[in-house]
Amino acid sequence: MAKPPSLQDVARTAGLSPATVSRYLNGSLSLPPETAGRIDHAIETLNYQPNPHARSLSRGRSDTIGLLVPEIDNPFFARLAAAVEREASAAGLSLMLYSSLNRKERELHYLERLRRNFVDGLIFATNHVDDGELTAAIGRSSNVVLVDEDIDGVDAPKVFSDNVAGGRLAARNMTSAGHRNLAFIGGPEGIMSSRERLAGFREEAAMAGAEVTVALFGAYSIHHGRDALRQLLDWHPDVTGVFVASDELLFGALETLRDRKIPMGGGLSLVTFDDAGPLAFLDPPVTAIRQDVAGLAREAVSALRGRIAGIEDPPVARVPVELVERRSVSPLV
Amino acid sequence: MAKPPSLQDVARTAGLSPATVSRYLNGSLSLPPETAGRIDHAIETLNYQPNPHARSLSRGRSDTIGLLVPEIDNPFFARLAAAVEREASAAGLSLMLYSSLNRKERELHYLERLRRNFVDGLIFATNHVDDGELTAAIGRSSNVVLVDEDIDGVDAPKVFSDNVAGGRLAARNMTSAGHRNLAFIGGPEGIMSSRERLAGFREEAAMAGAEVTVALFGAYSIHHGRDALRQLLDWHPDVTGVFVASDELLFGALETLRDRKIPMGGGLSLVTFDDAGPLAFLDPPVTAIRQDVAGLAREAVSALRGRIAGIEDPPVARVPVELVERRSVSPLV
DNA sequence: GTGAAAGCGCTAACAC
DNA sequence: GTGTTAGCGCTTTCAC
Repeated sequence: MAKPPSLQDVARTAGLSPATVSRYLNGSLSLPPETAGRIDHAIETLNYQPNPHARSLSRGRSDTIGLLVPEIDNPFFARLAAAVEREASAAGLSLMLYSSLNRKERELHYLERLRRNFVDGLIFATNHVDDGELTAAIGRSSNVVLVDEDIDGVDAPKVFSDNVAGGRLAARNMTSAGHRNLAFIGGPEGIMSSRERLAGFREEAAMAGAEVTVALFGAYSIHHGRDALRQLLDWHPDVTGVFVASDELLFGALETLRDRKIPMGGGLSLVTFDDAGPLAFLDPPVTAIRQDVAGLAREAVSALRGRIAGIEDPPVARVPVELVERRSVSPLV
Repeated sequence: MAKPPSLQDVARTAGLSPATVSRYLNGSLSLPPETAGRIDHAIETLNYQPNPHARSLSRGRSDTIGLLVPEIDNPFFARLAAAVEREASAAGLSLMLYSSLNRKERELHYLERLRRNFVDGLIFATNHVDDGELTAAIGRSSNVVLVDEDIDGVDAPKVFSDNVAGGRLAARNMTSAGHRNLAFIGGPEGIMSSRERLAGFREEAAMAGAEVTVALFGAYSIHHGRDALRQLLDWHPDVTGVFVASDELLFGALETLRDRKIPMGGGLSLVTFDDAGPLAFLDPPVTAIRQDVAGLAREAVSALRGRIAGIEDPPVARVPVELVERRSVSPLV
């Protein structure tokens, strides 16, 4: 591997100074066609590519942003990563992918990279409750945007799904099918998404004269989904419709249904949240509140770019969700 | 935001030269405890963090590797990304995530970044047939490792699942349940994974006196899965077991089964490949050949690190696959 | 319109 | 053990 050509080399073979070539390349200069041609030609023949590290060092930024998620192999975050990469790439930014495994030390670690300009900004998704340390660390960094889940007290642009509206849509779908005795299986109690999804669900249910009898909080996990539904069936056998606050929870719930030989839909009506998994292929296909992951990514990248450019964005963007009606809610006769 | 402290600052407040501090930080030096203490203290009080770009520029490498996949929001690649990130992070490497959308220009683009030392190495997954341009580009770069799918003629370390063994496992599972008339629904015909999975399937079937009557190639897509199974049912109604070469294809096939009201298992026995989706939650749960994604990632990162360090690895690593038996294959009586 | 020169923050000879 | 010096390859004043 020969040493790659530098700007110097290009300048030399074009008979110009590095400075001129640099400016030309960065568009901060319009050269006479003849000169420009010489440069282009030199670049071509040398097969020149700028060295991004030198560039970053010199400019103090890297045109690279980071995305920090709890775990990439969770269909929702996988889709988020894909969408963020797409947006970033379209904006000329590269994406560093970090996974925190929901552990605070790792989150703090990655915030440090931001502080050192390793990345120009960080899109931050977490879903555990914070004891304040994270809030403080984020406070110290500018150029962070929170996505998907809030952290109390953080002063940064935030991009969330409209969870309340999602809860409402779920409730409306069930109540209009005649369900009156409803339940909610959610994520951690302290967390925004759980709270808001339940709030919307409850409000809208009440408006239709229905009631949310039980709310079971826990981890956003298959495990909790399974156990919560078991508990629900044991203790509240008269519930006919349940709103499950994530795909993970749904899969757990499905296990319980299968164990008890209760058919989804006919036996118990279900609506889930996320719609990141292959819900259309389940039997019956599962009605879901679909998060607009592309929209979240778009807003998040745009907010981050604004932040990097020093523009003040509106503090919180809410991205609409959508009801995808399939066949897991049966009319109650 | 005040300007962050530099190595210079640390050196100054510790009463040393930058060089000494640098060496100390890089472990290429053991200092008398007193001196070391002064440095540590200075770092502490200044809250110093090294600037990675300066470091990269100076050292000519960035301790960052790239992962290029067709699409991140495909459960298999999402899991691969997660596992690669984990391995990289454990080895002190950061991960840049690129998605090619299976488009050659994008793949070439990212190879350029490698050439320019933006990343020290690249783990490359693609699944389209190459016209030679890619082969050439990869040939020009060292520090590429191919994962998951081969590109003909590329000279680079390669890490693949043991597709042939996977095909065999699928065949054995079906033949021992009594199936004799089998079919294969695969990905693109020209591609290694398709070829090998079919080859193993066919060989092992033959050994049990069964026959693979049909092999339907196409994209690794839901669409192809759906259409292929339709075609299969129309033209070869006597087939009783089909081996579907990816989860995507499976989901397509499930659509067709549902349309035709054919129960999976009882009506038609199915085995799939990948096991990256929530197959355990389908009804019935689907038997699959499971790729060891963590193993693929481990081998790939290790091969890449070896390559970066100038060590010659064995050219091709094969990662074992595993049969996960569920209930989509019924005994044929 | 173009060039010279001084950095960006770090590492790596080479000295002592 | 520690300091001096010279880059790494680019951008960016400041001149002309």
